[in-house]
Parts: sequence; structure tokens; C-alpha cells
Amino acid sequence: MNQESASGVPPGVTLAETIRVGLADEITSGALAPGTEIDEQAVARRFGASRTPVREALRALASSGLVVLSPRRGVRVAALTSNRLGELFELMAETEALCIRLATYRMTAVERVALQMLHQQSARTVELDDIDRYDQQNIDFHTAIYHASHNSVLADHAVALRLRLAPFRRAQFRGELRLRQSHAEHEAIIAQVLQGDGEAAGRLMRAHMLTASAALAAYLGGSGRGA
Amino acid sequence: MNQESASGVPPGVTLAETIRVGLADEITSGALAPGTEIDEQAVARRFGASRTPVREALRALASSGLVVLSPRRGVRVAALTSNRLGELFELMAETEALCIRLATYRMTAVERVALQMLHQQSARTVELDDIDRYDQQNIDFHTAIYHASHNSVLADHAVALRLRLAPFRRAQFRGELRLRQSHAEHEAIIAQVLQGDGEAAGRLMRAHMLTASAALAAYLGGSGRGA
DNA sequence: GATGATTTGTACGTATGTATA
DNA sequence: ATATACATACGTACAAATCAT
Repeated sequence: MNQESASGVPPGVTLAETIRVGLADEITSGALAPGTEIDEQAVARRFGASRTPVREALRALASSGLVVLSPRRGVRVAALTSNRLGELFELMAETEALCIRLATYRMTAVERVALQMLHQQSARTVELDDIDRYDQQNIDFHTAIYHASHNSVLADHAVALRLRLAPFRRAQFRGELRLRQSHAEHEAIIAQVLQGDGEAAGRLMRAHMLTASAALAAYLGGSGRGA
Repeated sequence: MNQESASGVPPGVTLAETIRVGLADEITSGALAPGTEIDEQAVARRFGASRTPVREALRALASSGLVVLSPRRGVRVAALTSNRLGELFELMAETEALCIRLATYRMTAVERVALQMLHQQSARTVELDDIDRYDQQNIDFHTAIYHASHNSVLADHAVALRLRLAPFRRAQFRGELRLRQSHAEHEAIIAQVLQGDGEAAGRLMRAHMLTASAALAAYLGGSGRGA
């Protein structure tokens, strides 16, 4: 990412930061499900710390949208309405589209080759039908694009958005069908990048993200907007 | 804005939140200039509170980008490099373009009329050459567009970005020339909105924002990207 | 509706790490 | 290079508000 991390707080030298990362992991991995109440004292005991750094960690998580605070009423893992979730996915799609558009015009030769390599590696994973591995490679692919936009504020924003959506993205690639489709869409996007048509790449990326969110919305039973 | 405020922290019932708003005002208004060191104890004395809520306020400001924290080394008002400032302006421009594009397709008749009224009111202000008043009306105009996008996450994001840039936007409308130009650009944008061409409105909005940032970059002596 | 238990919000003191002499 | 000074990070205690009884 960047020298100034997405949340604005320098990396894990403080206890609060350590706890923040730990909690974020538990939330994004699903160990702490959306809607779960979080008790400061319990977390403090669990991490062997006092309430002070825990409070700071929770505040930081709140500003990144992973938890919601209600003054004097406690903290809980963010549980988004399907409406709001749709809005988040839409913003994610548009943000990714912006990234690839800028990246098309600005990425270096090295970055272009690196992106192609990432894509080729994932091709093999599609054959093996290894969902977990593809999930990781997919993240790497998209993250590479964020940075290739050569706008670190935008890149941080994109990473933060992805993190915020993480709790709702599990089981994204249910069915090898979706997995193959995802890879094919990446292929089309790269083709436009290589041709230097950022606008087209952006449109394809937006569609790619909205397709993914629609699939997810269907899975969650909600209704993702713009599906 | 929204039921969940941009920072994720519900409005001013806690001391920490009060202090946060107070400090944010001082920073965005320029009373606390970029680069200024902020001393917890001093702020605590000034607000008649202890250091604890001050710390929380500073943490919140850090995650919205208004201040930067260095663990055990203190806090200072964010002083952006001209490079990073350019990146921020670029993201702002693209975000605003996105807002107007979505708004074009989604705004209600009421919202459309309201936007036109805001625009007409500012026309009068241009004649009077009242810079401060135009500045406020300009903010209202843009904010109305954020909400008309009918994506509250996006709207919150846009508001947060604008706030983050506020310390660097003073003296934005130096010279009545720039003021008239701004108004004319708004006019062109509205025209496209009324014609229902969201893409065109977006392009014009992006150019509008980049023009403004370029003017500002010139004023600040830096080099805003994309000028 | 009032009271008590629980949890958060705030205050303050100590420890630790950074910067300076 | 060592030591001193200083501000922050953390821990603990108290106060206040919310929720349950």
C-alpha cells in the first residue's frame, strides 16, 4: 500500500494497531459475523490488554466501516442492509473501473507484464478448480491494478473498499462456472488495456464487478443494485 | 448526509465527538495550518477536557486524513506534498464526475428543480462578485449533486474528500474571472443533465474540477496533476 | 415507572519510546 | 555515546448512561 496506510494509522508498532489488525482479520474472515456485538472488556481480555487500546482499535475499525458504534450503546460488526450493500458494490465497481482506466494510460511496461503474469498464473488455477487459490490470485490481480493507476490515494481507497466488502464476499466463486467466467472477463479487460483503450477497459471492469456482485447478491438472497 | 455519518461515528453526544468537530473546523478553516503540531495536553486544556477524548478525536481526524499520527512522536495537521495533493484532486474530480453521471440518470424531478434553483441563485452572487457567498453556494450545489446520485456511500465519500481538501481550497475563487468561469461550467453541466447525457455531464464535471484544482495548484505554487 | 446491574465515557497516573543535549 | 527531557501509549479508577428487572 502506501507509507500512510489506508486508515491513516502507521503500521503495527502500537498495541492498538495490533488489536485493530487482529479484529479486522476476524471480521473479514467471518469469524466475527456481521451483526455480532463486540464487548470491549471481552476483547481486552482476549488480547491480554486493557480497554484503552481496544477502544482505539474499535474506533479505527468504525471509520473504515467494519464496525458501527452507538455512543454508550456498544459496538457491533457492521451488518449492512441489502440496499446499502448494493451501494457499496456499485462504488467498488466504479472505483475499479476508474483504476483500470487510469492504469491503462499510466502503467509502466514492468507493471503491464506483471499484470499479465498474474493473469496467466490464475489460468492454471482455473483448470485445477482451486477456489481458495483463485480467490487470492484474484485479489492480487485487482490490487496490482489499483497501484498501476499511479494514484496512491485512489489505491488506498480501493483497498479499503475491498476490505469493507470482504465480510460479504465469501463464497464469491461458488460454482466453477463463475470461476471460468471471472477469468474470461479478466482476459477481455487485459486485451483492452494492451490496446490502450482505457475507457473500454473501464466499462468491462465495471461490468465484471457488477456481475460478481449480482452473483453474490443472489447467493445472499438480497438484491444488489445494478445487477 | 446520512444516518451513519461519514466517519462512522454518530453525531456529537460524546465529548470526543465535540472535540473532533471543533478541531476539524479549525483545520478546514485554516486556523490550524497544515504542518502545525498538535499537542494533546494543550488541546485538552483548551477544550476543558482530559486527554482521553482528545486522543479519540485526533484518531478520528487521522482516519479522515486531516491530521497525521506518528506513534509516540506526536500529531500534526496533514501537510500534503504537491504530488499527493494532485492525487487527491484527481480523485475528487473523478468522484464528482461519477456523482453527476449517476445523478443524471437517477435524480428526481424535485432534485432536478432544486439543483437549477441553486444554480440560479448563484448567478446573482456572481453579479455581486461576492466570493464568500459563492463559495458556500458552490458547496451547496456540489453537495446536492452528491445526494442526487442516490448512492449514500458515494455521497459520504465525496463529502469526506471535500472536507479533506478544504484546508487547501481557500482562495479558490481568486479573481472574478474564475468565479464567472465556474458558473459557466456549472451551466454547461446542468445543460447535459437536462438532456439526460450523464456521460457528457461527467466529462464536463471532471474538467470543471480539474480546472479548479489547476488554478489552485498555480496559486499554491505546487503542480496539481492533470492540469 | 423506579431501581440495580452492566457497559461505556472520561479522567488521571505510570511506563515506554523518541528526540535532544 | 549516554543521559535527560518530553510526549505519547497504556493501564486503572471513577462517573454517567443504558438496559434489564
